[in-house]
Amino acid sequence: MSSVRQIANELGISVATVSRAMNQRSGVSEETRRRVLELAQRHQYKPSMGRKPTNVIGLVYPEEPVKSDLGDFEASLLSGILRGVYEKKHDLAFISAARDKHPDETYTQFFHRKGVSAIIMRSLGDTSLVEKITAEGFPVLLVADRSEDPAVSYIDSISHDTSRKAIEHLLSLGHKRIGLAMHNIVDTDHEDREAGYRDALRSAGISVDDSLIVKAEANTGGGEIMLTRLLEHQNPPTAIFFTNPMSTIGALHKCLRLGIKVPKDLSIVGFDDSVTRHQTFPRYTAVCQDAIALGVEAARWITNAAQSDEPLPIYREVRPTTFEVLETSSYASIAPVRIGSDGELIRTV
Amino acid sequence: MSSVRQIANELGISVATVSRAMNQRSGVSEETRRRVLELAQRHQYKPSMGRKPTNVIGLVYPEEPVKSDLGDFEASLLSGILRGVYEKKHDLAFISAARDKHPDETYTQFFHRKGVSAIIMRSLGDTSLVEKITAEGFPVLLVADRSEDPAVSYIDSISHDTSRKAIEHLLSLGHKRIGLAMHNIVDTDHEDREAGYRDALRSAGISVDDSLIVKAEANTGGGEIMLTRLLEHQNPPTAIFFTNPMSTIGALHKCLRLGIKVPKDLSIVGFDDSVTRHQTFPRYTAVCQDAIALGVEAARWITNAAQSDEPLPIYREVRPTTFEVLETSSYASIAPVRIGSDGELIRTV
DNA sequence: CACGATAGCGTAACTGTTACGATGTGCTGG
DNA sequence: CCAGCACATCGTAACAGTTACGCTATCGTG
Repeated sequence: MSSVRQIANELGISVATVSRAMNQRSGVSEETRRRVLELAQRHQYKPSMGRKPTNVIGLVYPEEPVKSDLGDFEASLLSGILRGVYEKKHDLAFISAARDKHPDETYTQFFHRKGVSAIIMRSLGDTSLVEKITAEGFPVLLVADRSEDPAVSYIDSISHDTSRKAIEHLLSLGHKRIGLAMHNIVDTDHEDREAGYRDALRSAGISVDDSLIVKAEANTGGGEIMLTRLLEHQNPPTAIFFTNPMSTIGALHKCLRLGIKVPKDLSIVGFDDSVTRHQTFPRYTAVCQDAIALGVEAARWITNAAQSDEPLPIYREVRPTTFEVLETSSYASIAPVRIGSDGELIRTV
Repeated sequence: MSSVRQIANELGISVATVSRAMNQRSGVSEETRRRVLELAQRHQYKPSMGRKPTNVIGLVYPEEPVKSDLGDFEASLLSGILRGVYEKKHDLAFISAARDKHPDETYTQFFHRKGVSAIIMRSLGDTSLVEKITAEGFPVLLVADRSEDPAVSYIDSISHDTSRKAIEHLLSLGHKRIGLAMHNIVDTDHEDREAGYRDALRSAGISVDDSLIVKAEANTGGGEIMLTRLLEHQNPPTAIFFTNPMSTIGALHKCLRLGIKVPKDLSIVGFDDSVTRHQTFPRYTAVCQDAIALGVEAARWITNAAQSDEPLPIYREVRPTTFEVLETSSYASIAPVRIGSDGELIRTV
């Protein structure tokens, strides 16, 4: 309905200028570029490249394209997305939002320029970008996070109830002092888990001791640090809930190294995105989300959204997590261990 | 140099028919389609879509797009590839070679149709596909494998010398019977490691006992199986070399479970693609390759190849691996452990 | 034999991009 | 003050590939 020539006519300029403005090429004044992009936005302009429709879904990370290494969750999620996308005969392209988007062009224009017809968006804590893109009307699905904005479609796991169940499981085993070891970057997932933790304690009539809540990076080093910090407490916990797989691994590792028997001396409940909980010693009790399934579902919806002509209704799916008891949770120790000032193990009596 | 209209003229047909034949659309006879595709191949036809050059690199897996889950190696490799590709202002798209390639079209035409200007190829054992694509003249780089075909460009890690060094390390600690636990899918990497193993033993005057070489899947389950099988041997090894990170983890896990002290009862040398060796208990001695760096280098070369007009010279880089001694290798046990017929631990005397 | 359905193909109109030239503006040296 | 040059900005026209529509031939079927 809107073509380069139509925009050119309407503005009284040539198609060449319009094309140059669209593609961030030189040879066009800032003034005309702004007018072109503005009108293109009003017309919901969408390049149709000959006529051929493109079948590519974009996968967008907000800031840094990828950090030093894809974590377990990202890898599993990606694996699921790929499966879902292939199933629908689409392809997947990584798009770096921060890298080469021109300030004047809208996100819609940017994605069209990149040749993707819809995107899956990963928000690492900050959902403002996905809200902006949604407002433009470009098909986008937020995955593994939620947004307050009622226009944003998302698919997420909810770990509130399951986290609560995990804490109740520990309470039923006699634990009174339960530590919480979290990621220092706050997204709705981690808020969920903290809320579940607090709710379970409150319902059991136990007041939350904030000195038992620690935060660090979501990797093995962070797990070790958090375990150490909690066990250096004068009145240490007899159980700890780690809200991230990598920190769970780090903590288990540290326990083996220090000679802390899990679960005899200390109970641990972790978090798992795939099957990591079966690959440690001991196999750890965990709140589990299926990152692969999350990716598959996300891909299925976004491919439908990409193919459909009119925008799909808002989609919001919150998938349940599961709680699996394995070998790291048992009765509360009557002689809790703690770590002394020079790193040695102390068994309180 | 060659356009749709030129091909149409040469064959005495219309451009519409040529376009239809190229894009696997209906309305053209098999006969003419074959003639069009054949001529396009002879002319090295390359669609230029307006004029705009595309800046997308394809990442191609041969058969199954991705298995159930990306392994540690794939995730690290991908992470590196993304970094390198972004650095060169390109994007990355996943392409499924098996899915929707028409039998008659060449791979070159297929990739052009997908809008990628060059590809990075992952061969899971079978290099015939990359050889075919190379023969067509399409820019392709094989990553993490090698090919006999002298025309194929590749980047790989070589683990022969380092594997040999690992075995020599074990020999120097007094080990005489050393097991080898391999992946059951044979690629050049695993051949490398086996060759290093054999060479080290031969040089030390020890004949290779084929009953000490076992194979299984490259996951934690496979590691457990291989460990069990080797320790059920009447004359069990005192050390084992695992050629894959996941199977190393599985074996370490199994040892903890069975009560086998590593390295006191059994020495283990593993393999690592990233930093996994630091995330186990004990931290394992390993032959290490840097999968991220491999990906970065691969992406740098292929982006250059994609931008250049004439084909680049054959590129072959073989990156060294490193050997890092951590905590799972020590002197040979004088009382080797083995597993009895009903799964119990036996300490030979 | 008339009729309809279908496969195969061409014409022409459409999409977006870019090489080349035209125009204007500002600056510089004489 | 003016010729001349450099540069920015933009239009013309030719190019790229795709597809809606219509034509023709063939095949079946009543």
